[in-house]
Amino acid sequence: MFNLLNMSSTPKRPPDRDEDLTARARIRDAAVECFARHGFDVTVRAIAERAGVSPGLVLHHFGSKAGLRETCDEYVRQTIRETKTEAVTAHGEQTFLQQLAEIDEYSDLLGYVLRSLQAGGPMAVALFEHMVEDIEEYLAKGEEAGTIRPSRDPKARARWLAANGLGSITMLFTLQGLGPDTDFRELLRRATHDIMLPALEVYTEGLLTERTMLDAYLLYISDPPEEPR
Amino acid sequence: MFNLLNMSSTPKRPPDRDEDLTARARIRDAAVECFARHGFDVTVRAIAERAGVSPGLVLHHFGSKAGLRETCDEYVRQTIRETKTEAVTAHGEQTFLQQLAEIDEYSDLLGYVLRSLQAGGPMAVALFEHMVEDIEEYLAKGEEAGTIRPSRDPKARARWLAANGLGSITMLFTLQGLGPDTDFRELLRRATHDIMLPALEVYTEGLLTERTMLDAYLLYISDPPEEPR
DNA sequence: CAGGAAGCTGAACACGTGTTTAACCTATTG
DNA sequence: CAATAGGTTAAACACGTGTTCAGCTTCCTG
Repeated sequence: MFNLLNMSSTPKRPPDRDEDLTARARIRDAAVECFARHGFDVTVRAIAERAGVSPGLVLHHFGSKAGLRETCDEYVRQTIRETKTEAVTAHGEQTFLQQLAEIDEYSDLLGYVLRSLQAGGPMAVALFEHMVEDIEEYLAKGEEAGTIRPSRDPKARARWLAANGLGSITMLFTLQGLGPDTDFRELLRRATHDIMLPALEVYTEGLLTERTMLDAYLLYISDPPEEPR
Repeated sequence: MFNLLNMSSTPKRPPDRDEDLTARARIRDAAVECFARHGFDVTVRAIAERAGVSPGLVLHHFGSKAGLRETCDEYVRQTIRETKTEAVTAHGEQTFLQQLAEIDEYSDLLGYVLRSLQAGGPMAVALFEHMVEDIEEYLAKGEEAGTIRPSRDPKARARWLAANGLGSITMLFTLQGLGPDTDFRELLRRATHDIMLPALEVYTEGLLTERTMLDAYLLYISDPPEEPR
């Protein structure tokens, strides 16, 4: 949410896609694309057609549609992991979405991730928890460095920030009608742009001028109100 | 997000539900319940069974499943509107979810709303835009009263806060596995509880200690950085 | 070269879905 | 009372879906 500002980040080239992949890989890629573009209710036949194979072959390779979905999940997760670890270490949270968006070939992955976050399931949970950890670590370092204010409950704050970042993006994405020709990268760019100013404002200047609400709540949960250092 | 603190609000009794409603109304209610509990992919047959009628009657009254869905949308929207206008005026944003949650008979409506926000569509857009307006008005009043900090772009800030509030709740709700026996009210309570402290913290104390990021961004969008009043 | 395994296909199958239809019941009305 | 309209049902229909299956091709291997 913060260093979305590093517009000058260095996008990593994806591994050269061999144009004649094994059929299994071609089906997998077609599935990711179709899932991203049409949602998870897309037909097995549609995926097969996109991959240029027969519907039977899809099930032959992946057992079932659910199996194909699992494979896609694993593939996307793996790709994200690689992209993250290969990138420069200095990135905050949610940046993995940005990174996906910045690499043209990964635009389908971005769509897949957004749809996963919208639909829920194990992958959404994994992505969320991962992001919570990232933010927590990031904030802890910032706290040490003195750039981040300390919190009475750093874990809760990290979860809240993760839910805000992922949730607001997903919400804006959901509110937009999502068709087969949706440009996920453009959408993400627009969403982050809209969010940038108010987020920075509130995060640096705050929103409330008085401490009454916070103090009242701290009192309510029987935690004596204390001066912020 | 703020005056979630008014634990002592006065829930409005819903209009006495006549136990033998017209079949059309019974189907509508059953549909809302089923949509909330099983999602919008629930079967027409399941709805009919829940209402104690034949599947044919459902279509006879509503034309199609889509028509039934529209009727439910309209009904829920209407109920929310009434609940809001009937309630005390002093409520901030997102509270309409809270209000639904506090009235036992409306727990299905709460689930319906959450599922709508998750799935998107016209109703989600309407709810979101409505909430943006509420927040904007609420913040404007606060700004006048001196309790809310002014913003360089109040509209953008309202949208961001709405996306955060609705998005984070929806996200937490999505991450939870949502089964037929999900207790939406309990879920909402838990989510708001988890969110309360960090939200109040950040909203009153801020998150960043330095202005560098904000100033850099303001400079980036060629808006001369200025001192906050 | 022979043979078998793997890749691959197209058609068929089984099933769940929304929807339609013809008939039945009920009650209001002329 | 008869008739007509609307509520209501059960069964059937049409269709899209995931999946299966028998057979075809291809290519590696002994």
